[in-house]
Amino acid sequence: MKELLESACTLAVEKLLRKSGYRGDPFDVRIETPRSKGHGDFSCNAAMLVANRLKSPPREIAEQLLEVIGSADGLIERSEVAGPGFLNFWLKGNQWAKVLTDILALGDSYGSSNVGGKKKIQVEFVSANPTGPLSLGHGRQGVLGDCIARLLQFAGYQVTREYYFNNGGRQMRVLGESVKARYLEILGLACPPPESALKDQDLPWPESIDDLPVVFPRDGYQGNYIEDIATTIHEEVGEKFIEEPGEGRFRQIAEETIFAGIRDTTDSLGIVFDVYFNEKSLYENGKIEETLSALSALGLIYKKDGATWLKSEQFGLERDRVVVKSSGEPTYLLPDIAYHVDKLERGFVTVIDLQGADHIDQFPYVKAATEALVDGDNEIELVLNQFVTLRSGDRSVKQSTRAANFITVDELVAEVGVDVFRLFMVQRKPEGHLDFDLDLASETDWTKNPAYYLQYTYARTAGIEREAEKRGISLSGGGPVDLTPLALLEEMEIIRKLGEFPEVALMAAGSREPHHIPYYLRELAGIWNTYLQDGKRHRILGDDKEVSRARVALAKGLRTVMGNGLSLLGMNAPEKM
RNA sequence: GCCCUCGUAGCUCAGCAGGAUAGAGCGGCCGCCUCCUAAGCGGCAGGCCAGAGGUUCGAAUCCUCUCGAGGGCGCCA
Repeated sequence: MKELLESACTLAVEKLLRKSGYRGDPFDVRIETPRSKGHGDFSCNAAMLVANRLKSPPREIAEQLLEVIGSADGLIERSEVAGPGFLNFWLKGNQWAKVLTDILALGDSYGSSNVGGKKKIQVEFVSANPTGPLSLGHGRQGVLGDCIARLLQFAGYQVTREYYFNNGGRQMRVLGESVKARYLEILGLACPPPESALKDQDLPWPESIDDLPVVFPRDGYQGNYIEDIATTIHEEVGEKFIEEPGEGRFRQIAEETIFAGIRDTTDSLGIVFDVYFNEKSLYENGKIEETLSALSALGLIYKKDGATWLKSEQFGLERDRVVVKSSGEPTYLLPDIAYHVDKLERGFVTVIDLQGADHIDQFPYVKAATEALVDGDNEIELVLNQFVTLRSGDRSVKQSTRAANFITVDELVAEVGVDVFRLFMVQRKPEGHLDFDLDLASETDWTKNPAYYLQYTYARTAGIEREAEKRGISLSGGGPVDLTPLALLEEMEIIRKLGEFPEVALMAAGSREPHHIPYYLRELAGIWNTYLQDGKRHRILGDDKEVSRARVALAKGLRTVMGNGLSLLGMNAPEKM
């Protein structure tokens, strides 16, 4: 409907321009929904845009435009020129009925589209290495990535959710050694390092205490989960592993345990990955070598100080970077490039990487090198997400994996529930900091909690529909519902809001910004609850059967949109609360 | 020093392909259930949109600079 109006306005503008002999670029005429109700259902800024070109006052042009547009094939009830030259339009009532009819007919798929044309798109996120349980930063990224994936699916893309990990290298060795150290400590064969030395890098690291060696590595993993794993191993094998090297069974068991834990966590969040991509496979199938020689063939590689460098300055980037260390071992950069080449070769039109702010620096290098290697118009995109702080009262605690006090996703989900967790993690724009308000999230007075507010609105409406059934007011059967009784201003406003949903969903998908969805839903719920509350003026289930049926249809429309929105967020939509 | 992100109500944040009186939640104050879910609704208070310039019919939104917060600038990942 908005599209119809837009094309009517565009046509009118073109007509005026032609008359004046203008031959330049077309203007981007835009229809928007005005903030204020007094400004009609839709408004258009065309007259102001063109005024400069036509050298006449905008209001005058606006008048001329309105004459050309007329009723736009019976779409428009009334129109006016307002303010500096806005065109304001009021639509005919039956136009709104059409919107509602659409919603009821489409149900779950209302708001979805096929702009993606079933093209393949990939979202890579979380991608935490199995060195510890997921932190809140990972949790945020998990929810964000999953919501972006849901939005893209809704927009008609064929989406792959992917998790990239690296279970080799130094960090995994340190992990194994950390577990072994704790194991030896349990057996009384080693002494734990002093707290003070763990906290302060400048303090000396003791080799032994009370004749017991300190085995725990200086940069070891300090979390409690390490001791848990060591305890389990001890319970199962007793002293048998004393001679076992840290990077052997210890490393392996730790990795398996931790990875299983990570999968449990993502499962509990309702996130399902299609692909787990192991960095190691790039070594095994020769992709690393291939990538290196391909870069070399393009003259992008040189040797210096015994290392192999990427000429990234050629891409206009800050500096050149090492891809193979003098030890012969690749840096993270090379496999990362190889990985992205592999992604593009798998035929995705767009590859979206979610990355924490601490990885921002590397992305341009990976992108530039990969695009140099792969022809085609497919794209690599970055969605940056900043850190999470957990706030309670006046205390704000920054969450980092290093710190001993860091809270895991599992712990927070246990505290507030999945739905609240998901909403809170997704309701800020990705690139902004996120202050997780623990007090509000775990609010026992649920009236204050925004997650429950949305769900309650859904449940409340479902309840009304149940009551309608009970009273014999049914939408099914009895032919199409006559919607003409919906004539109140509030009702038009609700339908107009419902009509915005497809646009909001599309915009959120296109900008990779899921947070628009909760804001939209909150607004929708707001006007709907206001409507429901004023039961003295308009009850849904009243004496007039025809009016009641129409209003139940409105309720169902509301619940459909609310449900579709919640589903985009991966939240439950309860029928009862 | 250089780069990225962010500065909007007491707090946490929307709004930023420029648009008509700047929004929401939480917190504060005042009201509203013989009525389909009050897990709700209405109202009040609270703002030089960090600051200064510029671009134009029009700027919270675009450009430049300053200040402030966070992150990054390894042959770590």
